[in-house]
Amino acid sequence: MIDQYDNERCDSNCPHADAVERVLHHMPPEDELLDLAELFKVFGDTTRMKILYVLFASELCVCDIAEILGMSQSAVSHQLRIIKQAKLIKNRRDGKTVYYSLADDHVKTIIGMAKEHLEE
Amino acid sequence: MIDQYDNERCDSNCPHADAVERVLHHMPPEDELLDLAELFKVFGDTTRMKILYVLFASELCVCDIAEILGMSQSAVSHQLRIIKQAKLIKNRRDGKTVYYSLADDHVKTIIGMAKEHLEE
DNA sequence: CTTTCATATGAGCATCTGTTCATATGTCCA
DNA sequence: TGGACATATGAACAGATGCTCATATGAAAG
Repeated sequence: MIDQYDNERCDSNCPHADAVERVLHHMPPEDELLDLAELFKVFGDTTRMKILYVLFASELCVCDIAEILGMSQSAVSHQLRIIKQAKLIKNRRDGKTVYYSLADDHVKTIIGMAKEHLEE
Repeated sequence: MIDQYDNERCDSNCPHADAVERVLHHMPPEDELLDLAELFKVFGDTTRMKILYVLFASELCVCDIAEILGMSQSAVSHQLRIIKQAKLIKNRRDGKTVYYSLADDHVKTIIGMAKEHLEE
């Protein structure tokens, strides 16, 4: 990238100009990185992590989740919307009740990998 | 949990008291969930995601990373500290220069899983 | 020892984020 | 149709977060 930070960088003969060149030409497109960070952001909140975890066990309605987490219905609903936008959960309506469940197995897999990292 | 939100919950004869009970007794300890969310938070920022990505390719020093990302040395250094605290990267010092690299393969695995999810 | 360079860090600030509160939407039942 | 209930949503506010700027630390060279 261009020289906005020249004054802060190591000398122009940066010892690793070759490495820099190589990496620069193998970076994935910007929006792929944005999407990745956006997805991880969903996992990066305790409330949302708890919600995903309780859905490991079974499909649940909003008020069930609120009761389990000891949180307001509103707070839970707001977070469910964020998780759903990331396509990590799906829902179905049965009368007045809306049931949420995990969208697929990726959630468990991703969390499982993270757990492995923590266990070391 | 206890009845701080009684007024907001569905009726006391919540239709899924059994499911609530079951889930409540199979929740992992609070701090495990906190740690998980904390770890994902590290992945949940574009700058940090970029840093991890450039380290996929090779070990790099701080000023290299700053140049690749077009960011200030300070900003990069602050983020490196956060990533290091999560034990996702390690560093070694060679004279004045500090080289950063991925700590292990979990980073790649976790990001790979997330990418799979996005590709659907 | 002093200078120079690479990196680290603390304070301050602007932005983002998660919760609450009030209220809207949607469904069932009388 | 009106009331009760489950859920969704917008506004507002408090706390968290990422950057910048200034400066500190640590290491090599003279």
